[in-house]
Amino acid sequence: MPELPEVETTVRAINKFENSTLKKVIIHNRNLRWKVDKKVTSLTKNKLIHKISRRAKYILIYLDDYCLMIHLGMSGKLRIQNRQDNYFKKHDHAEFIFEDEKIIFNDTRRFGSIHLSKDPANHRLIKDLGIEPLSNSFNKSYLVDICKKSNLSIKKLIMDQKNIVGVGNIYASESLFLARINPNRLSRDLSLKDCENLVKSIKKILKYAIKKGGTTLKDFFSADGSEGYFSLELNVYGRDSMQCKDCDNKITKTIIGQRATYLCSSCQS
DNA sequence: CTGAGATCCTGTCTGC
DNA sequence: TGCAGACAGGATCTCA
Repeated sequence: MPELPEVETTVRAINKFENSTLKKVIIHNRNLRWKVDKKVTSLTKNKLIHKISRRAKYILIYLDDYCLMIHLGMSGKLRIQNRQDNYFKKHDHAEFIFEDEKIIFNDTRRFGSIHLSKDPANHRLIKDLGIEPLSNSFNKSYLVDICKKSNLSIKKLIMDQKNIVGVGNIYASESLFLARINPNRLSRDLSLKDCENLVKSIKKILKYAIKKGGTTLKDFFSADGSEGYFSLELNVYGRDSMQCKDCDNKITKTIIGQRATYLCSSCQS
């Protein structure tokens, strides 16, 4: 589920806990992508939350001294629940308890993770990440530059978090469709115009998805914990053998870097 | 250094 | 209906 727009939407949903006191954190299952450090429980008791933000696909919750880092992995999600509502779902691994409410971390596949860091920007999982796609530094000249240096297909390149963060498998296919670029092409073979189009497409699709995420926010975090879903108007992803929305051709599915990749071979060259 | 492939985990869907 | 196998929105690690 979580690519940049979903993480951003999640951050906006829990933003209301800024300036609230985190009473305590309870870890039910420490065996996530990395074993959750026991300090996550001991060092976060009764701490004021100063800020909640996002870096790449990490949710950053700044406390007095430390920062809680949460990655949702493949299947992770946060939901807000009344503190006294003591129902649980399968794969609820952690609870962040506040005065009246609590945030629950649920992750079926346990590819997500929870860390504590004094200096998240220099945390080993964050320090080498690439630039934010919605920032001004992600522009045509930046993309041209990294494209020239790489031997990867353009899809792999934009999904590599060392280059650009936040673009996952869905938005990679979708933005390449919008830019009319075949995902199999080597990044070094892209023209300047291709790069310009791709930058615009990535920004456009991410912004649009965030906007859509916002509209389903209420649903996603409804009090009964029902898991709404982010509605996306996908052009190619998951539309194998269906008709392209722009031409008469059929969408095809291929595998790039072990990941499903969807394209219209007629629109994208 | 780069890039390809295996790997962590659970649930769901497809086909025999 | 049962069961094996493929596959799923991520990203690190190992190895050539």
